[in-house]
Amino acid sequence: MIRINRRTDYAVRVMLALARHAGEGRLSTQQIQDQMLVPRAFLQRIIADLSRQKLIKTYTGPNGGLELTRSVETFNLREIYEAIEGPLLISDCLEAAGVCPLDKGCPVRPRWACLQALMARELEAITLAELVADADKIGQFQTR
Amino acid sequence: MIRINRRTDYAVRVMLALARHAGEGRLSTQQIQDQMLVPRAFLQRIIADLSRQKLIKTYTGPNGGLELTRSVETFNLREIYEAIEGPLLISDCLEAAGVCPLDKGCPVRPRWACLQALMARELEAITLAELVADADKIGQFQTR
DNA sequence: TGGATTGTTTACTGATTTGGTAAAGAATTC
DNA sequence: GAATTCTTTACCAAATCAGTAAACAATCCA
Repeated sequence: MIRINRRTDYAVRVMLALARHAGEGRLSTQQIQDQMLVPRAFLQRIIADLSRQKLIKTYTGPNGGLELTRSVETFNLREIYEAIEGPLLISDCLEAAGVCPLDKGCPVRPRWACLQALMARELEAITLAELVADADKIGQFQTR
Repeated sequence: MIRINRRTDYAVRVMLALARHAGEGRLSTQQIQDQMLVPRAFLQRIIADLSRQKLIKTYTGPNGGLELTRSVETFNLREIYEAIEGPLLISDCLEAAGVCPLDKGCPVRPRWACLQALMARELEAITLAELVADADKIGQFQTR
């Protein structure tokens, strides 16, 4: 099935919350949980993934919390997607030569490859900065 | 995960086999199985789906078999995808209003909607006729 | 009519993914 | 050393995926 899973969706919300708070210090998991309506234990693991992939920097202890590792404009949806779900790969046939029994002779494979490239480009084109701008327009996700 | 599943991939192969045989009578499940390297019992169910969605017409009995219901140019990848996996829906948030707790206020949802529309357009743009042309070029899937 | 041939339907299985919970552990601050 | 915050691991139920098996129904032909 071609479906973006909920973990990725939540990850985008986390990044968005941090982006809207950029320059104003750290945000804790607790604060994000309240803002973004994501179950705590689940959220913790998503945050750990984002941290492991170096999209965010985390600090333990009182006054700990999270912050983005780079400026808001430099993040895009593809990066967030891949931090959670791994490399974008819309068909097993594209993984490596020899996986598909039809392999090189398959007329369908180049089409999947093309579609995948298109999606990758499209996801890359959507930056976190744009999402912040949209969110500001809508007026949701207000932190104060 | 954003991944086209194997059933859809097989369905495309079935349609391709039928397309290449168009105008030359029916093709049996057995023949397609041999050509396309798909396990029999699995293939039968995929064919039943294609039949149920009226992409192919089937006939029982000796000299039975399958054929396309329309001309080759009128089929596209989206149609085949949806016959097997149901309507294209890349995020649960797009399914219906109210599914997402953030709902209307979500800045991410319009982006998913846009991405989904793009994919739909792209899948529609690839016709079975084009795949046949590609297959002819490559020289694979020869039936004689 | 009855057997051979071909598609249809349904039930089942094991492996993997998904969405989520829980808790022990480690780092940091005060 | 206690409180706070992130990290890691183990676990769970439900859904999906890939595939198997077999009973069943329709059709053709002798």
